Amino acid sequence: MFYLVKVLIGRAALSLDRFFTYYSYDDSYHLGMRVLVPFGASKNTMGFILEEPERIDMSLEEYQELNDIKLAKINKAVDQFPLLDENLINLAHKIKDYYKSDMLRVLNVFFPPSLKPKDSALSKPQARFANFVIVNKDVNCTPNRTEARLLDEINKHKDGLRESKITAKKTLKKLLDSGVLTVKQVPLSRIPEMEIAQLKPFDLTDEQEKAFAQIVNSSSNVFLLEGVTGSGKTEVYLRLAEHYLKMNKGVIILVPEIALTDRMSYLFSSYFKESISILNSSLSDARKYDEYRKILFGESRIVLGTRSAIFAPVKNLGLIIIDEEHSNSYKQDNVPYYDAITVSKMRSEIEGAKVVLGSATPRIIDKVRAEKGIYEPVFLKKRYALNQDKEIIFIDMNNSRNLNPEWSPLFSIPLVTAINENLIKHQQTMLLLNRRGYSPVFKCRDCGHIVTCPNCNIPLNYHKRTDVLKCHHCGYQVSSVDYTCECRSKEFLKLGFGTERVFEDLRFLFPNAKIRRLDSDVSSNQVRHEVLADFASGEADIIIGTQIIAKGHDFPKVSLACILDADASLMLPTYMANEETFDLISQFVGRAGRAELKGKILIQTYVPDNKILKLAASQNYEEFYNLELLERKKYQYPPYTYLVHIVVRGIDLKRTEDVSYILKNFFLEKILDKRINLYGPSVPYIPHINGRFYRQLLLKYKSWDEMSPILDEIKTIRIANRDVEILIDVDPGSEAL
DNA sequence: TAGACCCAATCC
DNA sequence: GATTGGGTCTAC
Repeated sequence: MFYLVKVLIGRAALSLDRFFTYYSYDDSYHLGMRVLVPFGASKNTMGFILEEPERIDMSLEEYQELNDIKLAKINKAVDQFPLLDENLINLAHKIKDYYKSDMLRVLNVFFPPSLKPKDSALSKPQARFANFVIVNKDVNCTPNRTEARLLDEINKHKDGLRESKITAKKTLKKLLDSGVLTVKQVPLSRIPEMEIAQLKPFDLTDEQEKAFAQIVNSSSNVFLLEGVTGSGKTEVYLRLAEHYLKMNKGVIILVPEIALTDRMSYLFSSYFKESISILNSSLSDARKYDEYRKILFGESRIVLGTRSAIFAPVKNLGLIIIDEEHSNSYKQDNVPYYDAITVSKMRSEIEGAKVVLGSATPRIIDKVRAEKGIYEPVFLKKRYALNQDKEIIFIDMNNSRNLNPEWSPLFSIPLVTAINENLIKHQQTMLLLNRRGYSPVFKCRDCGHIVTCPNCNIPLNYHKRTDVLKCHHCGYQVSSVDYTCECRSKEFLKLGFGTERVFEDLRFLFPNAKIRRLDSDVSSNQVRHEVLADFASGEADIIIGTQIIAKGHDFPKVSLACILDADASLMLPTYMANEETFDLISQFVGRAGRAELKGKILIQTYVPDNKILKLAASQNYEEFYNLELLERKKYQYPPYTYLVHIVVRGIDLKRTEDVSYILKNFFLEKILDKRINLYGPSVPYIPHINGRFYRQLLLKYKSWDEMSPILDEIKTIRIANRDVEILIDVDPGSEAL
């Protein structure tokens, strides 16, 4: 008798995307565990058990002879407990099937770094243990004076006293030997103790109460909670979470950005006594591991995090909340290219959890689904927290009367006047410029050469504070101090404007104002937090930032919001450019005039008559939605057709091009009688990143049942062309196109 | 002629 | 992905 154990090998290779079968004489191996197995020439390779081992009632020799195979023995388990249950393994299979990824890369996004199924994960932080001494209540003894003192001391601590803290070693040893005391290994947590805020009761408005009741009583599983800004979606989230926690179920809450986890966790911890696990990429590996462990063992039932928190191993999942569901950050832009909203629906199918997608301006595709009845629509239409009295002014940047040639071209006269007036009134101003760095172009003064990235061949951005030239695509950077042009010149012109430069100009124009800057170059989480806190408290007068400042934050003292270059995202080469622009601008506009102050919005643009900008500025989602749907229909974009973006990437340009044509011919043959259109291959916006050449193809399809099997067949092409990567991005986000 | 280098094949 | 083994190249 023995067990057949199927193992997924922890090495990312196409030919290994299947099970390898090992044997074991004992039944200590189970589904969801990591194991070490001999594989090829290496004798301890990490692998994963994704199916419950099968018991075989014959001898191993008999079995091997019968099936003409030779099996190797499993070495040992890495964990004593399974990391995944059947539900999560089913989820992994669904993701693999839909996003056409290999299993290993799917599992990679499920785990914190220390638990990823690869050998190197073993050297990453694991649990830290310490010995704690506890009193054995059922052992009788008559302690002497020193012994009694020690016992008292230990009894003061609910979970025992740390062995290393005990100085009376002799007494300790005696009591341990007599069995009065025992040593217990306890995992130490690296999660900082959260300040428990005062628990607040919360009252819902009638409308919020109705929305809550609709969701819990409905037989549907997916809801689109469409609530205008200020209608109080968060109160509904809290009430829902409370409801499912009371039913002894777990809750996952997703937010678009790390910066928003703090705010949301503060909110949740002020309503719920129990511990909340935070998951986002800014945490240390050790902290991620501890949080994961806490969730896995059911010690925390509320998980709050960014995109990948959707994979948290929450027990008995009852509710998934996705806040600001229109945010593009829910789509991962590398393998396996998953969309957390799609994944949440898969989890819901498997585990029966309710999914609540919340937004004031839902993604077009989700609004359509709600209208079709695929999601159940829930509305919050009343604003109760906001003063919506706003004045919106478009500034035509073509008009020279608006400009002062002595200032930078991003500062129009009306803008500077408005900021000055606001400073005098001691009210706060926000400025949005979606471009970080000092200047996006660094140009030789003598020969006119523009300094470009050696890997990507796109202009390098100049960053003044650190004095480096940075590639915003591959991360390449060089010091600009000793940079010499090919023509031997050391003189460069800094063209164009990023947030860093605007910050400098602001200091020049408003020398007495307190100005802060926030973008992803503001390195540490700590500093970002400080900048936000500084501004929220009214300490700073002006904040300049990228889209980070547009999302979700509540700054009650802001009365002026300015968009320096509103057209920037309209020009992006993606069918979602309008949607992205609308989201960014309408979100940002919502930042001004949130409390008792009247809001003023300035929008600097070269296309002041642009409809998208107008609708975004007036936060007219309904009209934008209808207008955009017409566009999408006209050009056959989602939701009228669906997209698959295929990226071909290789070191060798010729081979990359060749493979892109192999794919073209493959598709042309396959799609003949199907409702599928092929575009490309084409040269992408940035054709060369980090030393690799890129080509792309786009497929538009009507039926996934027609599309899916064709994509599955690409595996053969991948295997035959291993020197070139073929990346399949199903439902690509705006970043990809 | 040893060792450096590259490529294809294989892994239970 | 890691390792191996065989073939070819190359420097002394």
